[in-house]
Amino acid sequence: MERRIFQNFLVERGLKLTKEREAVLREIFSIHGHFEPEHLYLIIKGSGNKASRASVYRTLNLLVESGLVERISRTDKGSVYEHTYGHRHHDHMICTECNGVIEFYSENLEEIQNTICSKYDFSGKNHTLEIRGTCRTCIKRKK
Amino acid sequence: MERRIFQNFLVERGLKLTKEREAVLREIFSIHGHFEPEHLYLIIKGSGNKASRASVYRTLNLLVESGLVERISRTDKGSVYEHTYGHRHHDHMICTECNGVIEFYSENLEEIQNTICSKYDFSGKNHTLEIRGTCRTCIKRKK
DNA sequence: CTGAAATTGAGATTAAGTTTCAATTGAAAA
DNA sequence: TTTTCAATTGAAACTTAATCTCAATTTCAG
Ligand SMILES: [Mn+2]
Ligand SMILES: [Mn+2]
Ligand SMILES: [Zn+2]
Ligand SMILES: [Zn+2]
Repeated sequence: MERRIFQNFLVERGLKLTKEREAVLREIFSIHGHFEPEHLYLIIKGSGNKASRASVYRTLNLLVESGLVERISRTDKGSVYEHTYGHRHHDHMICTECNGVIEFYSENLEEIQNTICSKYDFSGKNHTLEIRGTCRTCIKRKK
Repeated sequence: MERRIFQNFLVERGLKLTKEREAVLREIFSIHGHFEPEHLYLIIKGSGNKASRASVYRTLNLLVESGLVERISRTDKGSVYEHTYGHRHHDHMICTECNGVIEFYSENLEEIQNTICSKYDFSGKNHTLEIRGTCRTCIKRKK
């Protein structure tokens, strides 16, 4: 299904669904969870397929534009992505002790954001909420 | 006041409040709104004071650690900062058409976040909420 | 087929941010 | 004041994620 969507997206822009782009798409949707571009590149290299680092980055940008994938954070060590198609939207809590990530969703939160957008006549397309702090496990460990 | 706070922060870590660090601190708190490191460096260079690019970056990191300043976003073209001391916490809506920024605050939003943190036994220290979309002006212009 | 347009990959390039290190400064102690 | 030593500075080198270049290759509509 994501293949179909990407296909349509590409055709609309006069682009082609090449072997390399397919390989990137397939690997991304076989990964459970978050990933970094370099990691993705190595996985693809390890599998039977192929796609250069340049193609991986280029395809990643296209996938973000198509809405199938999101860049959920940028650190000094690079970006982190996840595929969004097939997943319910969610936000992240990040433990600054262990770098663990907790995903969460709150209908309430989403509604309030809509209210805020209306208030400012702002047409919100998407958002990122990142809560940084200490996770349960790390709190216990430090005690 | 922010000078005093920074001073204390530095002393606690066995660091010194030098002329360069003072210059950076002063300029940051004289800027109304968001700024980028390079811009800050040029302003300082332009004023009577001095501080190398390296010192600007180093001081910026210290200020973030001290809690007086926050890095509110990282784009492919670098980071954006703002001083938080003396300002009420707020979040941002960013127009992807004109790159304009709308600041907003919602008590409701903050409360819900606290609730979510409790639910996961997560000790939240700070957060960043960025809503991307199209602002009022750009919506009109496009019609 | 054919040909125009898109794509690829290896390597060069970019640029924000960090690190290096010799020279300088700050300030506590003598 | 003078001593002393850790902290600081700046210029330039370095790091590295991400983008760009461009000749060679692939795609696909006609
Ligand atoms: Mn996630
Ligand atoms: Mn702001
Ligand atoms: Zn943790
Ligand atoms: Zn706008």
